[in-house]
Amino acid sequence: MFIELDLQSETPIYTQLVDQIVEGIASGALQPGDPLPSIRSLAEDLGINLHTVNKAYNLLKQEGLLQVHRKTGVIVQPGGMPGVTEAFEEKLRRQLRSLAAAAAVRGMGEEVFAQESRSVYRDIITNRGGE
Amino acid sequence: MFIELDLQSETPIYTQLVDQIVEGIASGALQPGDPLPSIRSLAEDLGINLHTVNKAYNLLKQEGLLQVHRKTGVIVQPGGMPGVTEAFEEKLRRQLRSLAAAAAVRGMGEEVFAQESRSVYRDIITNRGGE
DNA sequence: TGTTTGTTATATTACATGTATAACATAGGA
DNA sequence: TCCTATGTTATACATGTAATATAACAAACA
Repeated sequence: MFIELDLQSETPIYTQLVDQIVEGIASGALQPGDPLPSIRSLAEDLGINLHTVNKAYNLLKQEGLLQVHRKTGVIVQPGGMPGVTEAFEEKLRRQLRSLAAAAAVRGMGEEVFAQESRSVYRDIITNRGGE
Repeated sequence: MFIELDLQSETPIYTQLVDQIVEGIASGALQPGDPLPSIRSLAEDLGINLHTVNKAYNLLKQEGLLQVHRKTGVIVQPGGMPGVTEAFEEKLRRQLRSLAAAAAVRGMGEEVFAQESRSVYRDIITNRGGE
């Protein structure tokens, strides 16, 4: 896992961490059972505070993507990922809604928007950076 | 325009305002040149502060979706919408990326994700609530 | 025993959000 | 002309979030 932070970004650091770990799992770069750096070591590597990493790990733990134990350290959820719940569907649609409206207003058509979504999805799965 | 706020939501009020006005324009409920309520009257109608409405209007003004003048009051941009700029494309892809990764991790496939995007887009255009 | 681990607590700084007033200049109507 | 409504700007305050800085604790391990 290569994590790159943009400290100038308006996106919170812990959110950037969450996003990149999720992408890592989605792409297969992180496999179920794979270990992640300890809270302290990752914080030190990235030059950020322990609590910021802890917050990101805990969010992912609550979502069922990570296991955080004293014994095992931090590992990618080995026993199968959460799945598409009703709550997740709702959240996904709510966020897509905002993006779709902004796109539509600027004249981006339905097909282009759907194709854009498909393209971004494929970029993640095929492990590419996206640029 | 019917604007409904959820004051309990974690989404900031001014963001909810921006989203719903953008959706209104995208759906055609708000046509170019259409007037919007004055800052003060909308704030009073919604039971929120003047500055919160002002912030939303100003964001939309900066994006080129609204015109805010002393003379005309607040109106939907009459002279054509902004269009899909490079900056907008980047921002769109960055946000789609986060959603696509979360969907992929939960086992939602590429086709389903693209179809979901298409469906949400269509809901907005056809003016439906989305439920 | 000493080190590393996750965990928890406290404090501080900076910023975002939302509200509360207040004032100003300008445009329009009575 | 006077009054009102408009957008605009300024200040202040309360609250919450983000991030950092220390510190301490219990559990696991070499």
